[in-house]
Amino acid sequence: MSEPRGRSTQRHATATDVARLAGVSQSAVSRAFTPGASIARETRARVEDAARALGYRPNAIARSLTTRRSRIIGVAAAYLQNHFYPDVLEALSKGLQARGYHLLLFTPDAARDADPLLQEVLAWQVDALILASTTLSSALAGQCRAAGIPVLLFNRTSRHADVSSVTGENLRGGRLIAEFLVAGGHKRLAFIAGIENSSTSRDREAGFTGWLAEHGHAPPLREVGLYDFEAASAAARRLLARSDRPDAIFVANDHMATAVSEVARHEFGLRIPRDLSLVGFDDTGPARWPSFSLTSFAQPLHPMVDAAVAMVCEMIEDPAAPTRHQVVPGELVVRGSARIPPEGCVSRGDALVWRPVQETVV
Amino acid sequence: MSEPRGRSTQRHATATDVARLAGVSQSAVSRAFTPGASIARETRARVEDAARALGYRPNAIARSLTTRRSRIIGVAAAYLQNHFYPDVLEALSKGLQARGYHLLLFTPDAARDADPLLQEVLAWQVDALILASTTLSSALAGQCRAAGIPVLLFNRTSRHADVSSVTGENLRGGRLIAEFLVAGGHKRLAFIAGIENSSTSRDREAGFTGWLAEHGHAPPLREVGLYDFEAASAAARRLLARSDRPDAIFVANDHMATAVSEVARHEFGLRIPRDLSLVGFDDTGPARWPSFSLTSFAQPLHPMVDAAVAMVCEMIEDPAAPTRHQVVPGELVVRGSARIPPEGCVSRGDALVWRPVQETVV
DNA sequence: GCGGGATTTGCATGCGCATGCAAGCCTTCC
DNA sequence: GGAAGGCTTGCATGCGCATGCAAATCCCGC
Repeated sequence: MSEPRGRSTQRHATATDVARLAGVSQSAVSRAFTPGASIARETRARVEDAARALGYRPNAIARSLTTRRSRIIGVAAAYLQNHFYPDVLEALSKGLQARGYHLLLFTPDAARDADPLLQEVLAWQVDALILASTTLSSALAGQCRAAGIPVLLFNRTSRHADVSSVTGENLRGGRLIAEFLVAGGHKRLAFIAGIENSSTSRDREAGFTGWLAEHGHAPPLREVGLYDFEAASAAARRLLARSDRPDAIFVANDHMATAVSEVARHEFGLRIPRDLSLVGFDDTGPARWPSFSLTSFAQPLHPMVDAAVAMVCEMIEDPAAPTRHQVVPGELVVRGSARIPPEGCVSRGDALVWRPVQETVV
Repeated sequence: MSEPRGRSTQRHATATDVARLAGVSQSAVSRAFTPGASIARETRARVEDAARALGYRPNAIARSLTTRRSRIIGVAAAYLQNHFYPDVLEALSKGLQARGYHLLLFTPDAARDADPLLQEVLAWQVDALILASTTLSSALAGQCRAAGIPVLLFNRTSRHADVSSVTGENLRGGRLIAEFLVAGGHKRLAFIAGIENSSTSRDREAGFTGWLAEHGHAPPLREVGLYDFEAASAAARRLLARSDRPDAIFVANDHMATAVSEVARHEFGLRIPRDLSLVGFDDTGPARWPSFSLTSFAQPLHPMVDAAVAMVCEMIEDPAAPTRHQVVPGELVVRGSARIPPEGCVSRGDALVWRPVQETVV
């Protein structure tokens, strides 16, 4: 190879080495690598040559120490089994990479408390924290605020603390789904919740049951699926084994909805949507495949991620900015997993969506 | 809240602040947070009290600067749509978190060159680099070696450079699948490749076609699916539209195999496995769901990740260690997507696996 | 009661870089 | 020709922590 050096840890070249070779001061080297710094064109070229010759790259750690900005953003993501989150992660990573940030990933155990892990991430002086599928303890929120670290909840909100968030239209989605299922003539509705104390599940449920109550319908049956494939399967079994089996189930996300679909068809021999209507939430991954063809309220990935990236960057610029709760609009994408009401669906682009007559803004 | 401080960037407490409050030197504070350092029990307690009072946490960036170990591991992962990788990512993250490392994630564009991004990650003085779905340019491999940074390829190997790797049994898997399909009486085989220059796809194909050739069978039809859902769908359409439609397809991974399954059943109205047998690779995610019930060569996630974690840690300990190519054994899990040969399958645990009579070790 | 070893502590320094400041240089204009 | 002003440059310093070394303290046995 072209690297005939000694066997192991070759000391990395430092700015001082480059300076020596280029015949300039270390400051000049620093300036050569700092966009906008005051340096003559010719000097910069000389430094760049020397840097290339030595294979020099500025040490991001040392730089962070002096600039006090790490350009690292801590991201917590759990439930990567749910296809929504890998997509989010990839989009977030690309969006932030494009702006010169990198992601320090951590994956809290669903079971265990995330706080100790978060602490480790804070030790890295992250410029911001994005929590994609974890709730934030109010203690930690306080710490972050005290330390001036912006925190953004993605697809979650927190009632404890005053923390910014980006979410889809959970409440409205739940309402629309109720309306849609009732319009489809279903009589025995059921809801499968995600994790009880997650804001997404609560809001979706609140929208769903709220609309039903307001319109004089019986409250739906209810089971808990914990946003987990197996748990959702079990929840489906309980529901479908009942003598008063529901004729429509709203499942709090698509990941669980696929599980329910599998159980309904392959264990109970039901036909969808003839025997059972199914509606999910997220409109992501396998839900779109023909095998599932899931009717689902869409959480538009890229708008949500773009919003998150923009908000995080703003918050880093101005840590004193007020908290914001951005809600990214979505729509109920109608496919084949639920009976389609005789009217009320309109085609938008290549998809069919549920278009309520007139809804009150929530 | 309990943090009545001023509005924004509260300067973080430093070791010196803690030292002052605790009435000791800054070194003592440092030692209190360094496991194994020489410090009296009582002093440590005093420091810890002061630290707690000030909300002090050692600054990981400053620590890294002096220790020259960042305890950060760069991880490149693309193709997160393929369910295998989120699972890998989560397991890797947990495994390394448990050992005190954190992951700096970066997501190279499949299209674009990963090198510039890798450079940025190297600037972070990562202790090691794990490439989960990206190939490494030999230039970069040289740089890493020169810098003494261990590199581990996960589910890839590289012919260019002498870089350690962890993979499944790609070659053997391909051979077993050939044998399995032939034993099932199939006559017109096809292979759908992933990305042409990825070692996984090449090895799987080499095993497949190698076995066929050795046993006097015609070479399979061949299409390319680029490890992409849409591209694999298109490849399937091309294959299935032929007048000499294949009666069995080996698809280079499960992600693509689900696409093929969808196309075959929902666009061509084929019944699986009666009209078409399908075998995938990875044994992950939706492949196991009843809707797909994919026969697939398993790449055991946790053994692979555990091996990767162990290898990375070793390499960090001893950068001069020789490169290793660890191959984690798997097995062909037999489900319903391919015709089952009259004999040769044995049940292992709750699964059925293909048990070749006697194979030569490859 | 005292010396010697073990333990604990503080001092000083450096990790690699960014940056305020002042000195140096060149251009320009009267 | 000289001075003012703009552009570059180097010097010195500090970011927050770890650590070698020497000083200080403690404990123990004789």
